[in-house]
Amino acid sequence: MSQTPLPYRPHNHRACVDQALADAHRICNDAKARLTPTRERVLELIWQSHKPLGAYDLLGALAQDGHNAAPPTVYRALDFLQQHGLVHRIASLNAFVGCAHAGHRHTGFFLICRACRNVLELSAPHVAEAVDQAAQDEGFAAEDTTLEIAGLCPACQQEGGHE
Amino acid sequence: MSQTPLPYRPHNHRACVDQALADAHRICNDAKARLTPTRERVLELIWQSHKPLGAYDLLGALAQDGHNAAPPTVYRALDFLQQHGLVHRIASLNAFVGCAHAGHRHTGFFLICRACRNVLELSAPHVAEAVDQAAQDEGFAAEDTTLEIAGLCPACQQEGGHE
DNA sequence: TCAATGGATGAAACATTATAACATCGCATT
DNA sequence: AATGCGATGTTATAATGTTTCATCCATTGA
Repeated sequence: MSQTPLPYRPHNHRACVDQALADAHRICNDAKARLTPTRERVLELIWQSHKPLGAYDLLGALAQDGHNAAPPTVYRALDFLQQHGLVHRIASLNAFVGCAHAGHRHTGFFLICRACRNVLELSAPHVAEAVDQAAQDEGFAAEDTTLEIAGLCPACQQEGGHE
Repeated sequence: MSQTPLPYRPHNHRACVDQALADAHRICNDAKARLTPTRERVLELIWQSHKPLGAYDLLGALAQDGHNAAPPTVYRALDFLQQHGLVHRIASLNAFVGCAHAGHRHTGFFLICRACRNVLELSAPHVAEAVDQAAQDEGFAAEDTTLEIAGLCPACQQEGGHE
């Protein structure tokens, strides 16, 4: 059984993209939602790396495709992809990243390297539990959790040591 | 010993403001930092309620004071207040809220009611521990944690039940 | 086949949030 | 008074996100 590839470590990234696109097709098909060319292209662009992309980065990339899109085009595609759990928005960066666990019910939990900017998405159920419990203790009905940790990934910690 | 007032429940809010301003004076004094009139006024405005305020809300409020300030004025005051742990930025709202535990080392952890928009800041050390542990398990050096839970506060859950 | 429907996209304008760059002020120390 | 320096003023602009209305196009049902 293969391990989840770590963003900051060399891996066959083509496989990440292929997997993401295949998942997207399956998920949209199951949900009777339309993964149109624009939506698929935006998803593919997001998956070009494990670094979050801003909406205007995507807009620029579409422009390079020859697709002269306006902001709503990108935001609409992103809304769709988020609704179907294919991408996540990183609130602390105003940027978007591919969902590493598409199709699984989960609360996104992100480790964001401030040096290389790669993002690792964890599932960490016990963290989710601790958070939910803390909310419940206050009588609060949690609906949506934003959990983003900025810091240094293992690779960039070593880099830092050589400075 | 008095309890921490809950944002969504009636309380003598004047006391919250007074406490926040007194803490701010003490903290800035200890740090040899200058709590100038603009900075103090921004802090006071933020504490007018437990609802986060946007930078441009603050700008408008300053304008009503007769202070014709430009955006950098507000952002600079907010930067200062954040650096001294007197306010927090809520990334998911692009807005700012007074710090409920000024002077104590802590990781902000916010319960945000989507109905009344009040925000309760928790300390929840065991959550912070679970998060740090999860990061460490990945070899990640956590520096800054953003943890924001959107949902319904106890008061607004009851409201909702009557709909 | 054809019109109706409704989701998806195009396009223009605008709203909101945040920063850059440079000038000036005012106070504390000399 | 001269200097140094943090704080503020001012103008412009960048970056991010939304509203609105028109148009397209695939499917459906007559």
